[in-house]
Amino acid sequence: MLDIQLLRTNLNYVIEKLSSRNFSFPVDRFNQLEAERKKIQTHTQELQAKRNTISKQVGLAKSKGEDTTAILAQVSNLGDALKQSVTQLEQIQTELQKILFDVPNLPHDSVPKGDGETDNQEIRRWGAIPSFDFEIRDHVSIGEGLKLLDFETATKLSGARFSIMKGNLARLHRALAQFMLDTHIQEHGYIETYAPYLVNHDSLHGTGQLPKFEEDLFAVKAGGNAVENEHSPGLYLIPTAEVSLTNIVRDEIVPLQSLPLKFVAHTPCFRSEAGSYGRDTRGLIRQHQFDKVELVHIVHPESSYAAIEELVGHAETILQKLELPYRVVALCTADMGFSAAKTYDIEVWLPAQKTYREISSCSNCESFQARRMQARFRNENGKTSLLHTLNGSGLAVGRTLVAILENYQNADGSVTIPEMLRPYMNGLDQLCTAGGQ
RNA sequence: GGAGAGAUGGCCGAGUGGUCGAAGGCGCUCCCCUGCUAAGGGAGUAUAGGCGCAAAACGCUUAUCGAGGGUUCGAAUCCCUCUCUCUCCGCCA
Repeated sequence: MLDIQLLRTNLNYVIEKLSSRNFSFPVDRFNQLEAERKKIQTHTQELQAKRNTISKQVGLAKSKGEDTTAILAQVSNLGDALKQSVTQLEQIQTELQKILFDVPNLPHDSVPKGDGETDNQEIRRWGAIPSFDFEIRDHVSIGEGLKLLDFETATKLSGARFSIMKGNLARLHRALAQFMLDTHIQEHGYIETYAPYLVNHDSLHGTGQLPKFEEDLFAVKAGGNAVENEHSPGLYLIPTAEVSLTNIVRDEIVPLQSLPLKFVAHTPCFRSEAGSYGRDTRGLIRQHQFDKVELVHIVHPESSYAAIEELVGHAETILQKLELPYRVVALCTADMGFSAAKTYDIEVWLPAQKTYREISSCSNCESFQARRMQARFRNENGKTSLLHTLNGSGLAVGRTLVAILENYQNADGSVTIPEMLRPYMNGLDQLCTAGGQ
């Protein structure tokens, strides 16, 4: 959420910034509502002030044992007028909030301007693209060939966009997550975190998934009944652990000395993938359920741009240790996610697609999420002030597995296991059919 | 699932219809005293808005005592609904 003060005092700046991400701010509607709000809020507060003074007089008179009918006569019709005014004000403020909640974050000045994916700016490349003297197979062909990857059965259980991994492939998948977690905990100073996979409406609102992107989520029922009813808000499966980890500081005032907070968690993620019909239908790239190791930083506003560089570095470390070629891309203004002020994507080389594919996305949300969450810290002067939040994948486990299968494939259909993962695989150095079980 | 008790400011805790945004304490900030240490004295210290001012300082004002609704001229206090926490019992990985 943007600062309402910024909209009031510097609307043109906001409009221009937003247009760079192809978002057109409803200026006229906003101005109209603001004008009404101003008028009605003032009116309401005048009525409230009047009521308060008179009520005090009543109390005073009664304590002296005086007659109060004369005073009470003054407020006889005030109640209705006030109620009406309050209702009106609430309607306007609800509408203003609706507008405000749907407005994405403003891009940072360092973000490349552009209209779409093609305008993203490559920052650096790492690793040599492997060459193969045999016909390259994609991860589906490799995994199914090894009889370790099974989409058909998963479809029977759950439908499209699910998968079953077995044997050493399932183990490799687990090894990857462990390896990532260990690296971030031991080498990068993160707090290992186990957090809920089901979260409430407020949490999703805090990080910006709601109200705008509900169709991307899975909501759950309890005992055959929808959890959500008029009194109890519903639960949703997390689309990313960013939601659980970032909301740890929702409605909190974090002591200055405990900043920065750095959380890491390995969780499943659930996405409905509405609107992506026909995209990446084959394989593990785009699933309704996938595992991710997520990194979250909660920082002092002054250090958030240093933090995003650090965060990207942490994610890159994983790829370097696994010796997977990748590139880092700065997303352009139009390609960034809703809550981000600046985003770097890390894209890993996939030989079968002959292209780099997103494997991590690291964003600085500045105070955008913190303002929604009321996540604050007590600053040097003892005043509360909004935190900055960042999140990034470190990394998407399923896609990392895809990258390993494809980049480490051998002519005989086997797959070499990267050195760093062998300790997690009981020393195993290859996935092959014979040893697959 | 059954029975009961709770939810108040950064923290603890008082407050059952009227100068209560809230006693007292802790913590914190500033000042004074004390030649260290310990202790003592004084003042200040919630948050989010609105309006005014070119702006800051500031002034006026509104809302907020778990959440939402209701009663009332007036609600932390009374009524209803919900959420959460704690204790006991049952069930359970």
